[in-house]
Amino acid sequence: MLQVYNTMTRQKEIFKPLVKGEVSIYCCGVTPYNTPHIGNARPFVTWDVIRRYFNRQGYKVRYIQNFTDVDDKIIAAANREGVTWKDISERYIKDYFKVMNALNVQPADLYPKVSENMDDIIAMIKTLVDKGFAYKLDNGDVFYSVEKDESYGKLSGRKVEDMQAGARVEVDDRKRHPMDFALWKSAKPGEPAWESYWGKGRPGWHIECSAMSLKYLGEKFDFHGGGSDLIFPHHENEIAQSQAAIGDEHCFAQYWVHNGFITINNEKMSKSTGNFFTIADILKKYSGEVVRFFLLQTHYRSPLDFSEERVQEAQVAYNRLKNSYDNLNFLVAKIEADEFVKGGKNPMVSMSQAGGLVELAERLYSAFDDAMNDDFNTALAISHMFELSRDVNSYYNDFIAGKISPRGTDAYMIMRVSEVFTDMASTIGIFENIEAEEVAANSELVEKLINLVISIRQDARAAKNWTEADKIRDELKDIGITIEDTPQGVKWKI
RNA sequence: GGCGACAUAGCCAAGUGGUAAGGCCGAGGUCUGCAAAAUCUCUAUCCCCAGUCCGAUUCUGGGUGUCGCCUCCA
Repeated sequence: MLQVYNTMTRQKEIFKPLVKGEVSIYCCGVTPYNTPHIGNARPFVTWDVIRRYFNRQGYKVRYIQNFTDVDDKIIAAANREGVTWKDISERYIKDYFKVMNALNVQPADLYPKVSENMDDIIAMIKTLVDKGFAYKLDNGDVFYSVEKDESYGKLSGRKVEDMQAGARVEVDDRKRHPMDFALWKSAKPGEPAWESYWGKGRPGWHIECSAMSLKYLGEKFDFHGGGSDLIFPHHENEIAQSQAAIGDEHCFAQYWVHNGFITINNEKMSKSTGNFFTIADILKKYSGEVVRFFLLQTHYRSPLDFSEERVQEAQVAYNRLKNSYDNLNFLVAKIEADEFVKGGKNPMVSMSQAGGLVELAERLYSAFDDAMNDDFNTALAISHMFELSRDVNSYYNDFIAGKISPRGTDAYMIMRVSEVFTDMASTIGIFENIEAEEVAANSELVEKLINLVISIRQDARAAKNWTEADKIRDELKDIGITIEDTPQGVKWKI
């Protein structure tokens, strides 16, 4: 049974989908005015894992993620560079996809944009005005009136009065209440503008997510999420607008899921303070899967401090798991090439080792699910992979040493272990891009050349010419090829 | 000022009312020509004080510290 921490109730709740067997998710996407930093990656990697997990549990998932492509910061960037707002948003949307692809984040089912859903946004604002929840100023600005909304503040747990007291906001005295927020902003010269009931202008921040989530997922949907800085005011305002417009306090998202921040030296990473690392820079040194693994080693709601040392650590840990994954694939390849297995014969071999291993794998497999079911605890889930990894490697070592051979029933057990391990890996989304990369790297020519070099080195070793053998190994290492001497022959990897 | 979160080994990080997963680093052993990889062994009275309980790291209250939101922000 899946339990999810719901920001709305501030506790874990048992997840019950609105429609049996289906899950609908709206995750707040980015405002494309800048290249994404590592902090931006966290919600999307988190949701990617959640989607994968639901998919694996047999749910039909509908996942929507917007681009807020009409925004002050985009306009500012466009003016600075002397290009159009569309040039800016398109450039950074492209950046976004490039980076997410490297992080192995599966694409959303739909990426609605503000600029392409203007009619729905305007219609929603009109409903709010008509119902008396919003008011128009003489200049054409339209504001949402928090005083008309008794339940305003229920997500973030604040009261309108409390916020007034210490608000650092520059109060716009044209507003009826300091907490009122813009639904529509009248156009200023040189800004992109759309026709509306209130004259030319553009939407305020917040309304786009309400309009687009309701449009594409319906009046009620299961999940809505994003970074925890969106709880207030963004998501609070979305709830207010949506429920006021529809007139149902139970409509809109049922579960609110927010990820913790990524910090640098324990301070929040933020574009506005210049305190950030871009994902593109990190990817120059580490693969997307390692960065992803780094993120998932901590529970999504905890803060996560970023540093190169931490990622390096994640790299080492990742390699460990990857090594077991490779070992398992190696064993399976051996099994598949073995006639004994195909015929299902040779049950003579002791099944104790493989039997113990498969038993452990099944136990950890269900522990893995338990961890994921407990508010998507990837950190715990991953620890179970390490536990399996240890025994897999021991088994592999024994095989390499010629002590055992996975034949007969054992063969099927090992294949099952491999299946389990692979499934865990794909649930958290690792060891997927790798293969494509390896295939590309290991072209036939490269493979032949390396085998030639290795065979020369083997001759040197046979002649006990260690100096020569070590020199070859060191130089291959410098090129990025690692050599391992095992009783079963030489293994190499790039 | 209002609201909230967190405090677990050298570092990172799960978790539980009955003395605590996993990873990194470190020490020692096995394997190896030497390595590498792997494996084995070793490393924590869970911020402080009080309370509840047979028993608390886990619950309650207080304290201290760190961080976040209240302004654009994933």
